[in-house]
Amino acid sequence: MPGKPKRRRRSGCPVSISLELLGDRWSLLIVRDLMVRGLRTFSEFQGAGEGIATNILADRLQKLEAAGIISAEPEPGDHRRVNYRLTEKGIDLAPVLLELLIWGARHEHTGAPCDVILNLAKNREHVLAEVRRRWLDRDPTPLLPWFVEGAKPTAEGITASMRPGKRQHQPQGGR
Amino acid sequence: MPGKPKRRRRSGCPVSISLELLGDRWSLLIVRDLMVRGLRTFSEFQGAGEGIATNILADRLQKLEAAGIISAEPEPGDHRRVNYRLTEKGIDLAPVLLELLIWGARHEHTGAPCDVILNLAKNREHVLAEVRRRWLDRDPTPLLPWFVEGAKPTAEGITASMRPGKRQHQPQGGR
DNA sequence: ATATTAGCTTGCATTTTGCAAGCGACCTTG
DNA sequence: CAAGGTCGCTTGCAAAATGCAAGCTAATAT
Repeated sequence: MPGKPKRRRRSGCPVSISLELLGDRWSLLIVRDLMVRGLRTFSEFQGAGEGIATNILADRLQKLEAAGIISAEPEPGDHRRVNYRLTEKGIDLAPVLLELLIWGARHEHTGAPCDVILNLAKNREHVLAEVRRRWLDRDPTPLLPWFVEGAKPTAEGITASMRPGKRQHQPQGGR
Repeated sequence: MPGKPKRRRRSGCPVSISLELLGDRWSLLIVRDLMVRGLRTFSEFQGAGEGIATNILADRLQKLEAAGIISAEPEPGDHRRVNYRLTEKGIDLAPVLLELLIWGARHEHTGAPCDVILNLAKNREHVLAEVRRRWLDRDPTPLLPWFVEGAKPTAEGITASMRPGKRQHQPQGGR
């Protein structure tokens, strides 16, 4: 049940429409942070990551909410904070992000170790199931390591959570 | 073998790096046109589609080529024409586009009929195999219908090429 | 030779982005 | 309860990207 059309669309092609919502350099990064890094608040997005400007961040959060991809509600105990969360529509972006991740890791120099990516690519279904499970459970433990350039070649977060065990937390921490 | 870094990257995260290359409203549309619509030349991109401006189109083609996602070579018989083609790196974007397509069709009002999308989502592997086969064979027949807003609810292009015909590889193959 | 086509480039107005600073509501501390 | 810090934004302004129309060059068609 999509909202009302804000401006005229370029075409009826679903790819084009998706790109009108998400086709910029920041929106999907915010979704990623919500999805696999357990970030929730404005200042977390701002600080931990690629250094988005606050006005852009505010704008993107607004647009993502307007598009029904995220929801915003004030933290119960502390009314300064706003907790952002993916909607179902938002969590459904997991396959898109996963494929972008795999593609980038395969074809560019990234901070992601090869074995991690191979595991991801081999276990897509399982990874996606884990992402969704964490979303349902509101489990904020980071699923993926931070992939800093020059990270260790060993997998931490992923392989663990991909192994068909039950649930494991990966105290990735640190930024 | 990625090229030399043009500007400093925001982070080592593969998603972020992918978005630096593809995170705009046009790049992936060009890739889509090459991948499933059989378009090859500048004027085809310009005319058939969402109405990209010529300067932007020229710029994107240049950047996509610089990124190794497409290649350009003059048409043998007619030296005015330039034939663009996806590289292997480019065709590897198929899963990204497919997931974007499925997501958009599922969550927005698009011109894509539901049954077509269901088929796509159910037969991801087969669709991807077909995309790759067409790329290998340089088969320019459009794989998908145009998805104009208000299109007929029946599938044309897809279902035909998705029906288990002769050869289906499961393009598991590594690299 | 002339006209047409294809693939750009250029100039310029509009929009989006990035950066730094500021601001008000809310908490915490003394 | 006043001072100060935190949080989530706005605002102002410069820089970059985008969109639009026109033009320009080389290659082909007539």
